[in-house]
Amino acid sequence: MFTKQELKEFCDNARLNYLDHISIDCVIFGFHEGQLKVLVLKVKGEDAWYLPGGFVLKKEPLDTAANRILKDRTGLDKIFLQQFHVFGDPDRSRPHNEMYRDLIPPEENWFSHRFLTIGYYALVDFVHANPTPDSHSEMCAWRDLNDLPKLELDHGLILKTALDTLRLQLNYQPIGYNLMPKEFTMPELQKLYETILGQKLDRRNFQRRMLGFGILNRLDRPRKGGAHKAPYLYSFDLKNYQDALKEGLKGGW
Amino acid sequence: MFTKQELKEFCDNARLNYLDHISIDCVIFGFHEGQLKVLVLKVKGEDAWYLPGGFVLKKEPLDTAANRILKDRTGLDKIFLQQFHVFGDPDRSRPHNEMYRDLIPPEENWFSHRFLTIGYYALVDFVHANPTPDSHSEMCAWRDLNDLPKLELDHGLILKTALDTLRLQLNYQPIGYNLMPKEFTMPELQKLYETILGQKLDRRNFQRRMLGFGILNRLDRPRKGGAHKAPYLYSFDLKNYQDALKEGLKGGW
DNA sequence: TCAAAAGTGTTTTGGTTACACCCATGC
DNA sequence: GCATGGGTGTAACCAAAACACTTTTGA
Repeated sequence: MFTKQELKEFCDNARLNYLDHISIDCVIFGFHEGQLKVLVLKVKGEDAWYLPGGFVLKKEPLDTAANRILKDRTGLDKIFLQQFHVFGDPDRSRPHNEMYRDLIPPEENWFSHRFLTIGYYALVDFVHANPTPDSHSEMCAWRDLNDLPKLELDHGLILKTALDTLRLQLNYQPIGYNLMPKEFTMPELQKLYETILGQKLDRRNFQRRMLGFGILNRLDRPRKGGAHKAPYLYSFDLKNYQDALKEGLKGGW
Repeated sequence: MFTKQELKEFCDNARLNYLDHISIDCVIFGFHEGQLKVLVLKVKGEDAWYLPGGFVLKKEPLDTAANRILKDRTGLDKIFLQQFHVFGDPDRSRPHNEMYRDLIPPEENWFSHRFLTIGYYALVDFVHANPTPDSHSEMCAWRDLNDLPKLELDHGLILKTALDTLRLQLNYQPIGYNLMPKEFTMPELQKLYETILGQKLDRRNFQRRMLGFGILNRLDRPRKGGAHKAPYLYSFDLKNYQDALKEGLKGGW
């Protein structure tokens, strides 16, 4: 993965610029052709897959670091991105801790210690994202949630936790703005919800409920071209959407 | 706060045993006499108040560290304790970073760097907790949520975030087991909910709802001694309570 | 005997679920 | 013209909200 020389340079550079022992890993969700996708990276020359991740600059806020990582991997900016959990099992990074054991002494090796990683998840526009590998990856690609490669370290757990969080989120926050194109039809939006939840929803009730939130604008044009009756196009009412993000959509008690 | 000698020893010891740049802060909630309480510490000889906190041993899981801190400050163990957010603003620990600037050189000073802190919150039994100060505090005490001293650093924000999380939690998880005594009356439990939520609830609807969860056992004895009609005593049905913790109490969609 | 607290049941209502019919389009 | 997908309305149902009366107890 690294030659000795490359590793030395990387470690020296990292020690200088980044917070020790801390990483950020991002679960980046996209939606395309009725499927929920996750962005994953493949290491050069190995059959090893990871979530996009990175480190935190010494004077950088955590959210800024996560945004930087997201932007580096997708070209996208200013989108829904949220911290959801810290993963800190003492053994979680053991494979990495030992990876370069024989190449350079541990006190010079940036990877020789236990790492904590802060999990972020993001919802992004599949079409406008431009998956870009990082320096030690040969590939950055969307993978279907049902067709994921085995992920290294605890990245499988991180992904699962992100998905659970997203499903919970559905109950009290609007989602979709960053996952859907500017204009979309109600059945398309429904498909997104069904995919995230992994279950079918009633067409009519879904529509009523969504419209009830008041976060959608109906455009008075149908989607042309498809077979069958042309569905209306909608867009999000950004102002109300933002309000709903803050206020929550419903709220027990 | 520290003499030079004490500080040196502390730093050497800390560097040896703990993860750098990481702390844990705990928002420990208790409930007593109809008031929600939070455990806070007062620094020796200063009017400076903090949340209970500590560091993570090099090979210690995060949850274990949080439990250890909780046990050190309260004597309590195995209670509800949950990570809820990481606070990582680059300036959040600045006052501490600079505190000993002139006492020992920064490379020896454990506090000279930016710290990330992982926020945990706990719900504990007020009566059985035994507040115990740590080595640089002169006092560890319950303070009423409405009568809090100003907290140092971002501990005010940490507390507020914990409280928001707790209020959200009420909607989909049972709480109370760790906050209430073994036996309690329905009005007492209701008072807990009202206090956390900061609003009055209807007596009858509250009772119906609580009983509907199936997590309470009515003991066929009333609470004696008080004026007026004697209320029934209840206890939690621990098995069902645990199930409800896992399953959730209700759940949109 | 009366005020204050606690137990219980009923009505109302609003939201969710379930379901049926009509409309538009391409083949 | 018919199969398919999309739009809309309504009845049934359930859970939450609102609300009133009775019981117990100490002062």
